[in-house]
Amino acid sequence: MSCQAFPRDRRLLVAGEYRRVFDQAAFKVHGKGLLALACGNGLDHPRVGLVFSKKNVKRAVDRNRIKRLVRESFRLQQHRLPAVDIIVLSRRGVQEIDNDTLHRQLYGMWRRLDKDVRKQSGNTP
RNA sequence: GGAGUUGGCCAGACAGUCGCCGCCGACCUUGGUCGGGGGAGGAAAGUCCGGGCUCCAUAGGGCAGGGUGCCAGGUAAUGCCUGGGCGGCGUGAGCCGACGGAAAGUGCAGCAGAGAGUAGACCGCCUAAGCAGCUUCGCUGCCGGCAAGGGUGAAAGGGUGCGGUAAGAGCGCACCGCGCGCCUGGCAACAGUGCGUGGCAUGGUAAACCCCACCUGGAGCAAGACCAAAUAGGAACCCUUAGGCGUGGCCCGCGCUGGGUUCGGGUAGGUCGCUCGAGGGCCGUGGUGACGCGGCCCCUAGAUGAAUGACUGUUCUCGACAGAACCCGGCUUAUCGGCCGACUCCUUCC
RNA sequence: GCCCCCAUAGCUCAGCUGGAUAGAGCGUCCCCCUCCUAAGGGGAAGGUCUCAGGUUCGAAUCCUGAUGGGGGCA
Repeated sequence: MSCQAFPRDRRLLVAGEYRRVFDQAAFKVHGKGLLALACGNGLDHPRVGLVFSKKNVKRAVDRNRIKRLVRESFRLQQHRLPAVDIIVLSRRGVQEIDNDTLHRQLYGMWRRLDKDVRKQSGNTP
């Protein structure tokens, strides 16, 4: 089941890659407590990076929990995502949301992101 | 049976599927595939102490600064732990204690109060010798003596009793308390129906300055070492050899050798450090104990956008606080519950 | 990961070193002035001094611990 694996080439690894997505963010998807930025990467698969500051999410247990949820959701849904680099950011108050709600949020965010990317590539052939 | 004190341990379990990060073996040899095995805590937390390690000198001398503060022991070391002393709390098992010095010096104490540290006299108590007045056996005031009682205050300069006295007072005596010296016990802190002596002195505050004893160089893995890309080894001005730099406060010492400012130009990361250690378990042994010694066995996270998760099923007591980032020893704080040991008090029965 | 700093009225800050009254400005409320408002004048209310212990006769202040903010170090 290689389509559900999560190896290193599906992640953003160095600061330069993060900076590129922040500077050229073509797509923005908002969710409750979360925010995703994305731009095309020219590869044949999506990649994901996480930014959860200590300022927004106080306790280390909550930071780890949310990062695991995001990775797990990305791992299971990556086969229906376009080839883009995604950064998931946290907003204040994410630690109050329970796991089921976050899962549904992420599922909806991936679908909206996919739809936006399809629309843009259809407009500019 | 109830109430409590104290020491230690655990932190849901099992199975399957999909994933993540190291390790070992095999195969293809960049990197992957397969198999095996491992993968958060008692606090990983706060960063409050103590060390190891690394660099600055091999961390050296003095001053300043900081810390600790009954005694002895344990330890790599400590502000920790163990045992003991003293004081306090509790019927008790036990618990708590920044617990050296106020007789080296300086300072502080509002208001109240007569007086707040070389004590003092408001109300009082006493006296009628002297002086004065009057309503003249006397009374009152001045002078004089006193500090028992009242009152103020957080605190008023040993306590109780007897003697003593005009009234009183350690003024004297007895007992208690206190200081000093000796003796005895104890390594010591300290203790004593011990002996002698003093005579009521030496109020409080040191988490006020301070004194005494002991400890203490600074920084921290973003330490530090190596590899590698790029570049300029530039220009101007100023200061200077009794100088400047070497991180942190000063002086000495030691090491290095010009230094500072402005202009211009520029960055990309990787490897090691990185987990075998003051390590753990069991047994024996010394010690009241913390702990030490000896033997055998075990290897038990090492990431670098940062790993332990998700789903399903069964089951129970229905799961708290909470996530490693160089590593250890403590302290403190958070925490649903459960298990085991020792001990105390009350009640009842035999 | 490491190292610092702060918390006092609704807001911004004094007071803390060196212990004994909790204060200033802006804001709020009331009154005066004005035809009305602004400005001006007078007055008032408003404080667990972040919390919990301790030292002291007495703590915003000193000590210890906790909580919540802010900043710095590649």
